[in-house]
Amino acid sequence: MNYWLFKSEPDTWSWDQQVARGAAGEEWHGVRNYQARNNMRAMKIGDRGFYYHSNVGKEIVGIVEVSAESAHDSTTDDPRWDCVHIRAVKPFVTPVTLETCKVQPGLEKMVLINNSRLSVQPVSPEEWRIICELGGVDP
DNA sequence: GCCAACGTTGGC
DNA sequence: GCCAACGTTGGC
Repeated sequence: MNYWLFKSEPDTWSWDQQVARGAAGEEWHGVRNYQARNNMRAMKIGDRGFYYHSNVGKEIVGIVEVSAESAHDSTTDDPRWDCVHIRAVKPFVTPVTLETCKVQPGLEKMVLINNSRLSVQPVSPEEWRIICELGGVDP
């Protein structure tokens, strides 16, 4: 099992909208960045990820799960781009802000902090544990 | 709204 | 294959 982080601007697609999709999940379309795409290609069904609200909120608000492995992105004809499907698993009791992550020991190497522009990124098991604890949920 | 950081595009 | 120009992301 690997861990990831998915970014979305809540004005475009929010956690609540993701939750509304239920167990069926939602195609994580729109990624046009090779690194982010490659991360999605490395995902397996059942892998977990954090759901981060960029721009508005700037906080991790919940946990999602990969519900379909990477396949062609239906929003483009360009064969280069594909994406996974994800579904909401559970919300954080306490959202974990970017600000908190920046000062939290153990999170110094987080991609979220060091490469703020990558929209789909890996999370280490240790980072996963720390952030779940801060969020008030079981890892 | 600004702008730094970064990725992509395309001319040469 | 280099690199200047341009576009986008996302924190502030």
